[in-house]
Amino acid sequence: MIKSWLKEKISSKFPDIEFDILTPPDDKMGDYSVNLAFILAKREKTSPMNAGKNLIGEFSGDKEFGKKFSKIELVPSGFINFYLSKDFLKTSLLEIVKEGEKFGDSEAGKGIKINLEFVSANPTGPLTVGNARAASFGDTLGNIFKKTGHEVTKEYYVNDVGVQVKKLAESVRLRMLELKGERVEFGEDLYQGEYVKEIAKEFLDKNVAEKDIPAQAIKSMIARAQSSTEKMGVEFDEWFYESGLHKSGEVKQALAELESRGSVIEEDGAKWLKMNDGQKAVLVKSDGSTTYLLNDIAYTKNKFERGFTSAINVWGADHHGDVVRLKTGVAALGYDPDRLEILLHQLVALKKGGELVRMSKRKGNIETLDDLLAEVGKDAVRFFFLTRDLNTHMEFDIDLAKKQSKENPVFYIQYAYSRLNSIFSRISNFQFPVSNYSKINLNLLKKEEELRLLRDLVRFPDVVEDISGNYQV
RNA sequence: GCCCCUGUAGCUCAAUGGAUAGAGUACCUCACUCCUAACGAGGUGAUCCAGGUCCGAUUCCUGGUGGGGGCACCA
Repeated sequence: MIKSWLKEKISSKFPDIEFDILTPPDDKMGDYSVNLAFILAKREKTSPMNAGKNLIGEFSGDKEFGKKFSKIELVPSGFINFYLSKDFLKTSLLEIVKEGEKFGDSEAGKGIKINLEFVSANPTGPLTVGNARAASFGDTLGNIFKKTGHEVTKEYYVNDVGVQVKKLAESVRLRMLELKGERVEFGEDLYQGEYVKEIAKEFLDKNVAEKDIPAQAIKSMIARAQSSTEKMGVEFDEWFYESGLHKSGEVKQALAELESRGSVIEEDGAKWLKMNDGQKAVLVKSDGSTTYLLNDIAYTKNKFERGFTSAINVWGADHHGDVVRLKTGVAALGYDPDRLEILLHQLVALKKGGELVRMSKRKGNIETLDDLLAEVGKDAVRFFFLTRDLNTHMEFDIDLAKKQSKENPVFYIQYAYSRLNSIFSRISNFQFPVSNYSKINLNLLKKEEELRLLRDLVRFPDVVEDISGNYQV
């Protein structure tokens, strides 16, 4: 939080100037850096070094700066670097230990209510490796928001309405008949996976009546999704059912509102949303059924009506075409479309035995989240996804993730952790946390490595706060 | 044809418009046999191409080119 403190402090001295607080590329260049001199130089038509000279005088004389920094320096070509003092670093350690897990908490997001929706896979098949990426990202971003004082709800949207649900029910029904020994035509457009047979068997054992199959099948799929995400250490605050939006009339209401605002045109017996570029997108098909788009517009409206200041959706890149349509619909209802943020993650390719594995739902060789977890474990799964930007078209190398060697960064980290614990276990009378802080001799901390660790620790709250704004988990 | 993402070291990835483009791994050299050698020190090695904006471009803009994905009465 030193970063935001520094920003505020300098802003109060130069209220009308835009500048950045940067992290220098090297420890030798200090802990924080400001590019103020570059901006002033332009305004005053002088060189950055000249502009910087006056700033140094101003900063060095400041008592509050003196408490934290041992050195404030102007370097070519015009950066001003701030060096945290060793005393400050050492005493910070006491604070950090006292705060424990609360260290890094802030109120940066106070009063901001966020609906964070992720995974939201169709309940017609098992969660996939791609869903695992969304799960890792969404869960961690949610944790970050909690630390920064945002009020966040992690939500999973269940598409329990539509043709795909009917297909699932039909698939289960046919497999049940098959298990009873009947000959059935199992169409290619039905769900081929083994899980359908498992559910069919379960339903036969429980004597599920034919009319209950659709609802029970959804229930069963959701239970599977819940179990998979839990195995990954991900817990959702809310499982939101699309059917609720239909029952409450919210979908119809959203449509009526769009119509009254003049955003809907009727053509060929269907209703379309007017797009800004002159295009149109279907809201209600000519058979009277509503599209995914209209349902999603109603769903987003519902989120805002629940009091969320913003809605963040994590989607797979294959849905990128829907982004503009949904935003257009939300804007047509009178909401600021920027309150809806859609983060796209690129798709995941699996690498096994040095070769890319092509996944196909129909062939039934989808790599499921459960398989992945069973093979490599949740720590490795989460680590691999989080260490890559959402925009990378990543390859998940299963063999590498399982490898117990230093080539595998996850294993490396776990090994280091294990070594540390083994060192602690050799210390006699080792107590942690320490009960009496006054007995701690901070002067023992003087090695370069120790100070570097302290710097990283002190920066941690800054990192957390930055992520809550840029989502770079 | 149009839209989104992307091209950085042999490989997998970093770099909020900032400083000498960083890590890990692989590879090379050296050292090391009492806290786990799954170790230590050092080194080789990269921004797809061509323009442009800027004090400053891996980052922004334009054009090209390679790769992934999507294109609407489909979810």
